[in-house]
Amino acid sequence: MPLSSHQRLHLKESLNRAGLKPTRQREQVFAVLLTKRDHPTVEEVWQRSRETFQGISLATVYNCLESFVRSGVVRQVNYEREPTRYCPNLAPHAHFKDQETGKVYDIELSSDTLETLRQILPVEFQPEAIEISFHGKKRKATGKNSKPSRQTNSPPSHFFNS
Amino acid sequence: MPLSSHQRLHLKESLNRAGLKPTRQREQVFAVLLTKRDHPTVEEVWQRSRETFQGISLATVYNCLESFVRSGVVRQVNYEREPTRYCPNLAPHAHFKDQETGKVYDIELSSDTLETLRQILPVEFQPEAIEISFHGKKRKATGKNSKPSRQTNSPPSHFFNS
DNA sequence: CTTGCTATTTAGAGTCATTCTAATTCTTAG
DNA sequence: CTAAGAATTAGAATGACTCTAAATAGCAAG
Repeated sequence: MPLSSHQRLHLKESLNRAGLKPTRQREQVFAVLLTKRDHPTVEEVWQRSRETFQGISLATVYNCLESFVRSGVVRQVNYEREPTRYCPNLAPHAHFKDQETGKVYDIELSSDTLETLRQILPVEFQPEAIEISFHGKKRKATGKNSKPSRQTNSPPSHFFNS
Repeated sequence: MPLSSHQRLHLKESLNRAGLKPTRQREQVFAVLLTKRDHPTVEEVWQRSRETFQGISLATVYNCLESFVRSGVVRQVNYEREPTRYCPNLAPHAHFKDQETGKVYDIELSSDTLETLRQILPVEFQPEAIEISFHGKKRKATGKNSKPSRQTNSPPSHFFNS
């Protein structure tokens, strides 16, 4: 899916703010990220980009993604030492990785939760970023009760041991 | 510093529970982790281990650390794709990385905070582990006011953009 | 204590995500 | 349009692990 003119402008301005130029490759790679927001790895972005940009190189995909991170239009997501994933969702959010499928989901974070977390730091620590990653199992959504009928069982004993 | 007999026993039991055996190498590497709890990398653990265990191999240090993680006596800590660090603090805690020195600090996590975080997940997500990492600047502790005279300035605008 | 069976250790080769290099090709200010 | 700095590219290089296969050590049974 090609970029809308609004998206193209947004990308151009963000890049310019960082002293970078919009190019065909950057627009294509950005379009790939916006089209399917499933936290793709660099290889995956490369495969997808080549479908409509014959001949784009892997090095360029690395470069594009890095320039997006520098421009602030994209976030990196790391799980352990697996290949880095990229995500165009800039709203504060945590990640949940399903250990069965390997899929990564965005979890909304309220500013309240953020503030709670900020409070646990002793005063001498001045945070500039925070990363919150869960991993575990994801059940199929039951469809009906999407209303959070929160269950109250306690966390498994190994909840925090990794 | 060699292991106390209590520590040696604890290690042995944890290893046995995972079907692993205590060895000279494992005791040495474990002692290194307990002696200086500064989240060393594998290379650092190797250097320190060689001071008292002449000839221990890097592969063995990798193996030992992995067996500790499997036994549940040690946690891995990852920042981006930097070398993995190891930490013998098993109490639930977050990490803070000082971007100026590269040092990693443990941040206490109350079970309240943990529960708050657990609550942000929709019901279909069943967490087994969570990781919370801050990074930013650490000021020198002022020494006097260690009582948390919490400052109330708002987070920097880029608080969550990485 | 000795034996025998695994588990562990080891050096070195292999893997793989990422970064670097140097040559070519774009972008764009003027 | 044109030059100067950016960006792209293929391929080499890096570095943190991970594997392999041979030697060694732990330990339960006798």
